[in-house]
Amino acid sequence: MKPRKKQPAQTRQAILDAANADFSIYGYCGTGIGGIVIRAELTKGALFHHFPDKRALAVAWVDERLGAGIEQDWIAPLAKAASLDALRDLCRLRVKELRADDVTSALVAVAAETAARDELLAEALERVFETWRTALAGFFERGKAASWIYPAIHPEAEAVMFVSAFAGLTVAMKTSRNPQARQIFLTAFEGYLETLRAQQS
Amino acid sequence: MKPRKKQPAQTRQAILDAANADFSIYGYCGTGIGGIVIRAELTKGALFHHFPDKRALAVAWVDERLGAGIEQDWIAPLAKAASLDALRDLCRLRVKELRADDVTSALVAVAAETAARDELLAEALERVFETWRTALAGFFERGKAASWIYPAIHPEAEAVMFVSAFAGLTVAMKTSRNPQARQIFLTAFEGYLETLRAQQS
DNA sequence: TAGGTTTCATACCGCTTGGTTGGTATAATT
DNA sequence: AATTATACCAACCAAGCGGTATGAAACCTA
Repeated sequence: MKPRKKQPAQTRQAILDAANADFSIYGYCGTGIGGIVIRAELTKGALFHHFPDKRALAVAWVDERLGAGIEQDWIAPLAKAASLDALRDLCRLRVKELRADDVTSALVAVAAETAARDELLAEALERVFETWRTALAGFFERGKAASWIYPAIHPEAEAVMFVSAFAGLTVAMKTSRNPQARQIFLTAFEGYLETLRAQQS
Repeated sequence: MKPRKKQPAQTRQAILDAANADFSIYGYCGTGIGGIVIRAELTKGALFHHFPDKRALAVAWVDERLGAGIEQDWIAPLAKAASLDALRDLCRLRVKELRADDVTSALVAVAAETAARDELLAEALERVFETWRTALAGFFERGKAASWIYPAIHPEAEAVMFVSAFAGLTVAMKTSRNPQARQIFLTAFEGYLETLRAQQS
């Protein structure tokens, strides 16, 4: 059997690639179908063949790209991390690599923009947030068991707090015109992380 | 001097009222001029007489409404607060009253959406964030001096952390479909606040 | 009360938006 | 080999967008 000129899945991925670039930077409303198909070097016909409408494309993007991004950026590293220092190093890396089109930043930005009015999108975004929180809660749980996390913390609540804080950090850092913002925000966040450390006795 | 039928400032305020409602819920891109003038029961002629373009309207909204809202919701109460319990009560109130069109929520949502590409808007938003942080830093400073805040904290850094955390909280809470989300997020946040408390000796 | 300015409404403009239509080339099926 | 289904393109569409041009009341000044 001769190979196709193009696997249909390839086109779909190309659309999601282009959508990822635009949604991440310009948000849901700020992104146009026209821009996506130009970036993907395709046409609207192709796009609407793979996705019924813009919203469905956005949901697919959240599920497949944002979900995978959080998995790669947070969940996989967390699974390997076995100390508070490892979490701190991960946070440093994530802050260091934080860009306008970063997955974490995109997740927060689109959530802030659409959650209030688009139920489907909100549910998809919530799934991503939830996996992120679950991974963190597991990490904190392990830390409690191994005594490198302050024993009085509640893993689920702390995961909620961590995600909120980091999400807010990405937003607040974006508005800041201060070139040292990155360091300032990171320092503030590391101060919070230290409150999770098990006391040396 | 007989009063006018309408004070010109009244119309301006009516436009800002309508803009506030739409920007808060739908964000910058998601809000149309047409919707604003309908809500304000006015016309585009009136709007473009008072504001040169949509961006200028948004900047005025950030400066005059979001700024005033943060002043009223956070800065004024913080000025009167003289204990960590007072801050905790304020946070409880803010979380309790958190709605889709809340000022804090709107500030975060528009910041997340536009900060990356609109310099003017980002600067206006940053001014609001900065006043919020400054008020918090002052509060922490006072708490250190009066010994009801953990003495080792750095007020400015802690203000950064607090604002980030609360901002992220408003976003993450919006996506959550859990009816208990409000309580869960509040509990998590209160856990953080307790880390700021001066140790009883 | 005349003249000029401010404040708005009406009507319109070009452009972009999300989405559709009809058709075609290719692949899978029979 | 004929037929059907898939994958895609080019052209098009109504609606909505941000913004403008024009004009008319209402107001202030003299």
